[in-house]
Amino acid sequence: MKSTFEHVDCKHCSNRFKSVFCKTENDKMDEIEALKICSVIKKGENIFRENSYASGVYCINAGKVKLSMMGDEGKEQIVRLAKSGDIVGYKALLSGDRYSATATALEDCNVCFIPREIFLVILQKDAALSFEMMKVLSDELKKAEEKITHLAQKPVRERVAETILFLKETYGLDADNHVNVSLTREEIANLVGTATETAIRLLSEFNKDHIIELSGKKIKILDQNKLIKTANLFD
Amino acid sequence: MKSTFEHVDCKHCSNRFKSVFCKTENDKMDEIEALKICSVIKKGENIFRENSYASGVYCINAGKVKLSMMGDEGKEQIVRLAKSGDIVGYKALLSGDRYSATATALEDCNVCFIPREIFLVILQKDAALSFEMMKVLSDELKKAEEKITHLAQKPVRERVAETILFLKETYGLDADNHVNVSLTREEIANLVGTATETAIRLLSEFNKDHIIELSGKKIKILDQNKLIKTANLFD
DNA sequence: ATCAAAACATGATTTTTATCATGTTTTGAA
DNA sequence: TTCAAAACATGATAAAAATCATGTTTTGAT
Repeated sequence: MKSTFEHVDCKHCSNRFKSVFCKTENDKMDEIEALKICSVIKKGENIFRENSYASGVYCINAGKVKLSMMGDEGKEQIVRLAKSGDIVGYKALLSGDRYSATATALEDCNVCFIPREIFLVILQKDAALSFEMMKVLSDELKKAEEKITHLAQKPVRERVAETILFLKETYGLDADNHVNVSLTREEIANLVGTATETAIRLLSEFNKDHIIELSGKKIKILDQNKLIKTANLFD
Repeated sequence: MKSTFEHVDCKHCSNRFKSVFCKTENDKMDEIEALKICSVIKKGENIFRENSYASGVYCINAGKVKLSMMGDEGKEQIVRLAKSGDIVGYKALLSGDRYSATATALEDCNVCFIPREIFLVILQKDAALSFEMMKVLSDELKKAEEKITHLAQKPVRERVAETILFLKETYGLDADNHVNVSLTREEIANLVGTATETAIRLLSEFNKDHIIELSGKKIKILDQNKLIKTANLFD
C-alpha cells in the first residue's frame, strides 16, 4: 500500500487543479517534479516544527494536517487546518524566517516536499504562481482577521458552534454524514480557544439539544440551521 | 500647507525605499506615478469601508491609519495599524473580493490611491513587487496568528501590556518620549479585544504602579522591563 | 466662552469561563 | 487480552472579565 503513495507525478496529481499550482506551466511543473521529495507521514507525526529552519514547502497530497502554535504556558493553539491540495510551510519561506507553527498529521498523510530554493526560483519566474500564492495568503489573512474578531467578541458557546460548521466546511461529510475529521475534545478546544472542559460541556449540550449527535469523536450535524443560529452568524 | 501634500512624486517619495515598492523598477514606478491619485484624508474619515467594492490600493504617504472589522454586535475590532510607507487595501484586491475591513485615518493623512487594474497589471509583470507583496502578506499572517494565540490564551492584563509595547514598536516615541499615537481608551480596548472599562482600569493600574504614565491620551513607558514582564513575553 | 456630546473613571454586580477535583470510558501498545 | 495512559465527562468552586450604574472630565463645534 505504502508504495502507491511514494511518488506522485505532479502533472497527473489529483490535486493539480485544486491547488495553488493550478496555473503553473508544464515546464515549471517538470522542475518541481524532478526535485520534489514525496513521503508518508504517519498520524501524529510532525511535518515540521515551530522555530525550526524553513527548508521548503510541503504539498499535501493526501491526508489532513493541523498547524499549531505553542502559547506561553505551553498550551497548543491550532491556527489552521489543511487538507489534500493545500500547501503548508510557505509563510516562513516567504518571510525568510523559521516555521512559525508546527504541522502535525491528523491522519496518515502523503506529502510532497519542495525544497526552498526550487520553490523560490520558480516563484520569481512564474507570475501566475506568484499571483495564486498571493491569493492564498490574502484569503488566509482575511480568515485570520475574522478569527481575531470572533475570538475577541463572541462567547465560547458561539465559537464552538462556529467551529463545528468550519470543520464541516473544511473537510466535508463522510458516507454516514459525519463531519469528516477526527479530533480530540482537546484539539477542538485548542481550535476554539477555550478550556478542554468547556468545549466538552458545550458539545454535550449541543448533543443533548439534538443540534449535533456525538459518537466518540464522530460529529453528525442534526440541525444545521440551529447550529448557525447558535453560532450567531449572519445577523 | 495642504498643497504640499497634494501630489507626491513616487520616485522621490520619502517612503519609496521603506515600502513594498522598494524594489520596483523605475519604468513601473512611472506607470504608477502617472495614474495614482493623491488625496488628503482628515482625521476620523474613512479611506475605504468594509464590504465596499475594492477599487484599488492606498499607499499611506503620511499619517496613521486603523483597520477595523465590525463584529456581530456592532463592536469594532481593530485588526491592524498602518503608518506612512504602508499600503492598505491590498488583501481585498488580491482575493478579488470586497474590502474586509474599514480603514480610518487616526490623524490627517496623505494617501496615494493606485487603481486596481494598474496595481494588478504591474504585479503580473514585476516579480520583485510580487515577492515583496508576498513577504508583507506572510508577515501580516504570522502576526495575525500570534494574535489569535494570545487572544485565546493570555489574560486581558497581559494583552493590554502587550498592546502598549506594540504601539511603541509600531509608531515609536515622540520628542517627549510618549508613545507616538493618540488612541481613545475605547480604541485601545478594541485593539486588545476587551471591554472599554476593563482597558481603562488596567491602564490606570499600570499608571498607579508607575509602569506607565498617563496624561490624557498620551502614554509614556516608565518601566519597559516591567511592562514586558506584565505582558508575560519571552519566557 | 458656552455647552452638549464624547470620553474617562470607578464602584457594584453579574455573568462567563477557567480551574480543580474526581470518576468513567476508551484506546493502543506490550 | 490486559492494563496503563489518554481521553472523556461532570460537579463544585474560583477567578476573570463583562455589564450596569453613575459621576466627572475633556473636547470640539457654535
